[in-house]
Amino acid sequence: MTAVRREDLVQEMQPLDDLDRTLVRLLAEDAARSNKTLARAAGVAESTCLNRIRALRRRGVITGVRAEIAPEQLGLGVVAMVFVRFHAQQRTQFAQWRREISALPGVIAGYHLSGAYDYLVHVATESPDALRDFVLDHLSHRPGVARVETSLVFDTVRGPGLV
Amino acid sequence: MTAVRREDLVQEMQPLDDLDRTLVRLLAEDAARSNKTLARAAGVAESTCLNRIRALRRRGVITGVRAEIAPEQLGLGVVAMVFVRFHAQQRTQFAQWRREISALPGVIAGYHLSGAYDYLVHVATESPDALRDFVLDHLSHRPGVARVETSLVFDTVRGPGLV
DNA sequence: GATGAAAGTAAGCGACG
DNA sequence: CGTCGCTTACTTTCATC
Repeated sequence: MTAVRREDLVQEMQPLDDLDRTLVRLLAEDAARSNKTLARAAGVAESTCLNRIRALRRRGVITGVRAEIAPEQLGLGVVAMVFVRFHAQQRTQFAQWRREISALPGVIAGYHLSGAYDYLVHVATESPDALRDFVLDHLSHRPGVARVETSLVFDTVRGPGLV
Repeated sequence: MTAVRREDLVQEMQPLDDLDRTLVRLLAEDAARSNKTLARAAGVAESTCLNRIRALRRRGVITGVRAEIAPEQLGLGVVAMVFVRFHAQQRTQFAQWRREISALPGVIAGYHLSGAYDYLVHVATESPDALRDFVLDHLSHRPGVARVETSLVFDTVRGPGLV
């Protein structure tokens, strides 16, 4: 069994025109604005705006719309990056790892990396104790894990970018 | 001059009740649904739903709504994590660093960390060449930077979590 | 493809239970 | 909090260019 990757599902990459790019940029900044407001900001008719956005979703350019939550306001005031080094890892094992990590409570994201560490887990917990438990219970003693290193996140800033 | 941090602006942390938590979870998954749909999913009246969501915004629990974009569909197919170690860094310098990093093109997020590296920059570029240029032009030769290490991101998965 | 106007829905608000 | 009723505003469709 092979993991289904996003690239396989997505249409061939038609280039985006200026309007597409404008809409993407506006929506990446603030997706709460109404279609009407958005259309005015982009200088097109509302119906055009709506059609473009639907197309962007269909083509897989816009993958979702999410509310951004402040973890500390949810009682998850301890945010960390956990670096993981694997023993030689096989593809099938990785697919399972990916699935399991993404389902763990408090996990914000997981990244498969090149370099000194193989995997990075971005996680939010309610306390240092809970962070320790998370690392020990869910990461350290997992088969295939050679080494784990935990860094606290003191401050987060988002770029102009995407995702 | 001191940087204004989000914590300073936010009200005292009133505990969230079950409804608040449900709404936060639903909106973190998909913030594109209408208030009406959301109210039905949460099992409350539309007016209640609307009031709660506004309160969550006011209290700083929901900090924004963003469209999630697939970087490779924007021509930014090379995603990386760049680890940065500082020379002894002063608070004022850090405030400036934070501001500058967050404005660089392609930057998805920046994280101030404890541990072996002081800072982590999550970035998307259009090619390996562009990544090299980004690192050399914007990070390596910046004053205060002692060492930079770059890891490619092979795969990203999002958790059930937040942000 | 884009447009503007018409028909269909939802949001927002106040008063009340 | 939930409901009702109402006004305003937005979304969505469709004929047309």
